[in-house]
Amino acid sequence: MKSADKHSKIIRSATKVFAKKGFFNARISDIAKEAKVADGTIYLYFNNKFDILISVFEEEIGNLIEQVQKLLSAEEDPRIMLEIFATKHLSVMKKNKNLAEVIQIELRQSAKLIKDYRNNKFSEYVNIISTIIKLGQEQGIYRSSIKPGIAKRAFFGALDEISRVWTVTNTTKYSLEEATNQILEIFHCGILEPDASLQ
Amino acid sequence: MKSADKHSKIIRSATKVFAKKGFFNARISDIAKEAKVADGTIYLYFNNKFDILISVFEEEIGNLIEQVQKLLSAEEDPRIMLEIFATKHLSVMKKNKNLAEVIQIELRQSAKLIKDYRNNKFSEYVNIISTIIKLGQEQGIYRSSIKPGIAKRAFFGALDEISRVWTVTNTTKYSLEEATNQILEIFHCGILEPDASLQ
Amino acid sequence: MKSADKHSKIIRSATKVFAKKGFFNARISDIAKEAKVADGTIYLYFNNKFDILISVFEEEIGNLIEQVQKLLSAEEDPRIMLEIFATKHLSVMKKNKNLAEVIQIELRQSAKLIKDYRNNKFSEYVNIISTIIKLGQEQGIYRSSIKPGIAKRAFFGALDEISRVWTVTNTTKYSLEEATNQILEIFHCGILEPDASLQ
Amino acid sequence: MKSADKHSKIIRSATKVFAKKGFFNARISDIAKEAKVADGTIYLYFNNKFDILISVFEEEIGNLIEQVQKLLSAEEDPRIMLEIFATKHLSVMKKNKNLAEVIQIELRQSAKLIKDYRNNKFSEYVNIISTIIKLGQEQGIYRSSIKPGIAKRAFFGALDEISRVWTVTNTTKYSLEEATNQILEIFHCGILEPDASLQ
DNA sequence: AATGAATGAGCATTCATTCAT
DNA sequence: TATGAATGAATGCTCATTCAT
Repeated sequence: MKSADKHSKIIRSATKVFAKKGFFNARISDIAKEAKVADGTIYLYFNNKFDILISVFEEEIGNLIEQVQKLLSAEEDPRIMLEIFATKHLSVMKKNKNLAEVIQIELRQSAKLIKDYRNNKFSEYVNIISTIIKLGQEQGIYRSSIKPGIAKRAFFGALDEISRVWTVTNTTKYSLEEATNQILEIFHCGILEPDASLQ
Repeated sequence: MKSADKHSKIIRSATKVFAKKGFFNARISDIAKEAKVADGTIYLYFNNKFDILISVFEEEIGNLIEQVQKLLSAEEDPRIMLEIFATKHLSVMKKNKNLAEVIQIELRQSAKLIKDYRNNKFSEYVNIISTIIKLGQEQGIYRSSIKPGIAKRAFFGALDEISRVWTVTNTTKYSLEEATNQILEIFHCGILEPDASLQ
Repeated sequence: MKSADKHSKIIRSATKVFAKKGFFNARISDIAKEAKVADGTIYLYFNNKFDILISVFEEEIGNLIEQVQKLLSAEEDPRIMLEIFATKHLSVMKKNKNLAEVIQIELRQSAKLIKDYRNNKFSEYVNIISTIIKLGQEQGIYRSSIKPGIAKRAFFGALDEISRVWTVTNTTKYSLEEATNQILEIFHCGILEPDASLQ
Repeated sequence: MKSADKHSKIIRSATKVFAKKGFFNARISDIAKEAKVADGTIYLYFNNKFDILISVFEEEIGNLIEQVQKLLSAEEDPRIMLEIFATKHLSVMKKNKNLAEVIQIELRQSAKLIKDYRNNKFSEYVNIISTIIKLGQEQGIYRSSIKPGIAKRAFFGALDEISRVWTVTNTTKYSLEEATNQILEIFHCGILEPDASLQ
């Protein structure tokens, strides 16, 4: 019986190794050693190195989607939902640096690495944002002139770039709350000084 | 001068090849063939494969900075400057897909690829945004509560994610102008409906 | 007995798999699947992969020897005995392509594959030919100038090459009878035109 | 300039190594070491391991054909031509044991090893025999009832089996001349005692 | 006896880099 | 300067064999 245990143990080890070395510099033997199994055992659970990477995406992002959806299900106000999304995303990326690196770096190459791999889980995740924005538009809270398809990318891109710097520099110039608040302030209110009478 | 010619010819060829295949799948012989020189000739101009990648970054982003700075030098209104930056960035990324891919994908890995490589040119480029925001704050146009260091990442991240989708999907669901306008509307005015009396 | 059953079931499966893929490309798991047993079960009956191959030889050629000897036992005329041998050999090789391939191809490598393996059963089989020839010489039917040791190889080599082409090409340009008759005509009468007055 | 020298040096080394270990047990590094080149150098001259084997066949059998054709070109009597063929074949196989083994063993597997490889050179070589037989039939020397297509296989098979035993046993029970004479006697005159009045 | 998950040694092939010309 | 043939270290993956159950 191939155990589900071992499967996810390998996934977790692979996430760690991919994060540390990057997909191309990661060796199957590194992952095997990290997971404390033999090299060959990896191939009882995965077809090849690419398959491991895809599985990492699917499983880790799948978990993330599940968690976020659960948090959002209790909420109705899109402003708070957006806050929840931002807080959850940034906190997970801050806590799980390995996952953060894999998403920020390896996921980006995945299309080039793996022919015909359409990253559906990832799309699903980002689409949570546009769903929230559409909801806000229906409720009259968000401007109807905003295109959810563009805004979702802008919002995700902003979060992604913030968290990317955390993984790269290892320094935390700004706290999690500060970053979340700033992003929400920008997206909700813009950066223009509302009262200022400009020249 | 002959030498400088060949140097930049190799850089251009490398940009093309890295964009098409990614750094790891790019072969020195691919670059050499593209540049119409012998494999060994590459090593008269660069120390190794990593060195070529770094040079691609430095040269291509250096050009970009130069162009953007030139456009901005005639302008004083930070709102228009931000528009110029967004328009220039997106139009270059749309026109020069090779450069776009290299910046979006390979640049991200560079820290992992190359020990001790701090991407100064790239920081310099993104810092143009925070400089504009600070200028706006000094002029009382932008809120003082906005942290330029966070806002620059949010703004760049938004642009980057928009242009990333262009390179990945090869489809242009939204036009350049539309994307630029939406990004500016979001960053300047936010996404909240200002007049709506919310429950 | 259960055990013997499974033993020969594995032998038969191995013959099939070796014929189809060749010894080196045959996988233990292929043989196990064909025999409908677990991989590990194979090792309860055989020491290793080579041992399976040797057993295939011994068992299959053993059967062949038994059958041929039985057919020959009723006969006394060496000319008819040679005909029986040729007919039997070619018909078995034609019917049982798996066995044919294993004998023609894998058996040839066996000496190189398996140190110290002397293929006694095979020698025994080919020696049937020389025994018939000696008998013919004793009876004055065959020339005494013919060396049985050489003639047996010539006769077997001729049959082997004929049947080899059947397995390789899958076409039957010549029928079984035609081939048998020609071989016997050549060996018995030679290819010279007896009456022709040559220049 | 990739030298033709190195190409044939690798061919010769490969012949040696394939003969000694067999195709599957031969390592690329064995061939490289034998040829005194680096492993990678092999791949400047050949596409893969199979390609080396095919090249060995083509080159070595090509040489053989050339030599045999040259010897035969001066001759018109098919009986002598057949003798020349037999003598040449057996003497080459006796002298060049490596080539002999490769032809007798590896060539046999080639169809199974290499998809779509039709061994044209080998066919060409064996067809020399049928050409001689047809010539003899036209001259009225050989029986018209003999099918050259079958006789060529019988003749080649006989020679092949004789020489195979030389390579396997390393003993020379029969001399080259004796073997040649016996084969020719069998094929020309058959093995029947012509004068004997049989019961 | 039977199973099949786990093992880990083993190898073809690639490709960045060198260096004789 | 320029070439490109030669190098050889490095690694994903396979599969015969083992052994706990």
